[in-house]
Amino acid sequence: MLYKTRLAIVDDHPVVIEGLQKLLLNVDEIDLAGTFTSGSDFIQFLKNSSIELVILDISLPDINGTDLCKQIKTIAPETIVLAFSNHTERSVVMKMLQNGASGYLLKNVSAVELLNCINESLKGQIVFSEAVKEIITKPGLQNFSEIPKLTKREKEILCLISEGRITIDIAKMLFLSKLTVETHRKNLLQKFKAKNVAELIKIASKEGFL
Amino acid sequence: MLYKTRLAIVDDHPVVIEGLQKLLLNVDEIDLAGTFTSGSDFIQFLKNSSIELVILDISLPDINGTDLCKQIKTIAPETIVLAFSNHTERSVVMKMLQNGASGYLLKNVSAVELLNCINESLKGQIVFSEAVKEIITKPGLQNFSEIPKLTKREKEILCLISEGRITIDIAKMLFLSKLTVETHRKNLLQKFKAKNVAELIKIASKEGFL
DNA sequence: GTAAATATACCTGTTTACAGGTATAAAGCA
DNA sequence: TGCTTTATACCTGTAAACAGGTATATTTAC
Repeated sequence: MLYKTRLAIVDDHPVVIEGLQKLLLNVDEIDLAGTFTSGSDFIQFLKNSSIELVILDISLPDINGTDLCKQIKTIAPETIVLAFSNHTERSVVMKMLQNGASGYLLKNVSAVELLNCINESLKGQIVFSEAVKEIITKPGLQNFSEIPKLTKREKEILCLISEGRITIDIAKMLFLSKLTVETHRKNLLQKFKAKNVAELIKIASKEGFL
Repeated sequence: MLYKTRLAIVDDHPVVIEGLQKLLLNVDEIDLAGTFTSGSDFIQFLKNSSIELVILDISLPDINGTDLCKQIKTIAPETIVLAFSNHTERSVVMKMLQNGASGYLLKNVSAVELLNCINESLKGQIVFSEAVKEIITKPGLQNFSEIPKLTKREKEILCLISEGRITIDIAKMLFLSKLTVETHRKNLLQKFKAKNVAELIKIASKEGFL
């Protein structure tokens, strides 16, 4: 008796599910354990069944795919999550990885590439479709917008701010006047075009400064 | 005449450089264009020479490897960066990817695995040494510490805060009292054990909430 | 060697955040 | 069903951030 990999599909487009289903039915080693059009449906299912690999769309009606990925990895850390999406934004790819995905495929992958990625990820590999590799390794292409250039001091202070330190403490730690730190803080807000620290830290974090 | 890949090594431990050098000298297709023990040395070099692949240590005397990686990808987006480090923290791995690295190898990789990774990354693959794959796909193992569980409302407000909105505006947008939003904000600070929004946003971002 | 960028310091007023409470209706779960 | 969590609302005072300036050594870069 052949061992079969239990696989699930989560995608709110029935057409996509149909397509994947047809594709995977031909594969002997795969047991399509279920298809779901909403995140909560799948979570419910996952609580009672074990799934080895799930193909996960990112745009879902009830919950976004990145959050869902995190939930899946919390409930079933061994379940392999492959993102399957149209989103080409670098930030989305990174967030999926952040949340434990084992790979990211754009929906334009070929059948061969898809099957290959499924197999590789089952072996523990981390897989990306061709276009995604470019997106990951060429950060400049996307957000060439403006990555502000910070001085050493600014980076230092940015970092301390992100740790929750208040201005006066930062001043003491760096042997500066409180007012100097305020100036740096002001410059940071300007450089990042942020309205306040909250936005500042978000952008800085996204740009990889923290 | 054989075409050779121009490769550089940046590592502040001379021993590591020696070791890599010896290993790579046996490889015909590789031209070891230079070895560097500090980040600024390499940056200087990179401005005048083209390098196809650089093996990059993360702990350096003058600049940290993640920042250096970002600089490299800015100056020479085509240069492939392979992180080569002892750091097993998930956050470090993610930051290197964030900054455009094509892979992450722990220093305990075997010679075979290393050469294999170099070759694969030259083909455009994104590569990780075995242990790193585990680190990426099992977020829970490391920071199982406490990932706070947020309600839908809290996520909503967290997100708005991260966009730089102030309390009163958030209240208006969600048709809530300013005071209610303040309570949510307070709860967020508590759940994330943050001293203020700056720290809140940093942690939330690291945990993948944003 | 000169110009530009950086780091430093100061001032004033207004707005916002934060700490420390209390309280209640509604939704969700057992 | 009854218990718990979630979302809602309110109060008060203090601390901190932010906006809007000006100004000057000291590096760094060209």
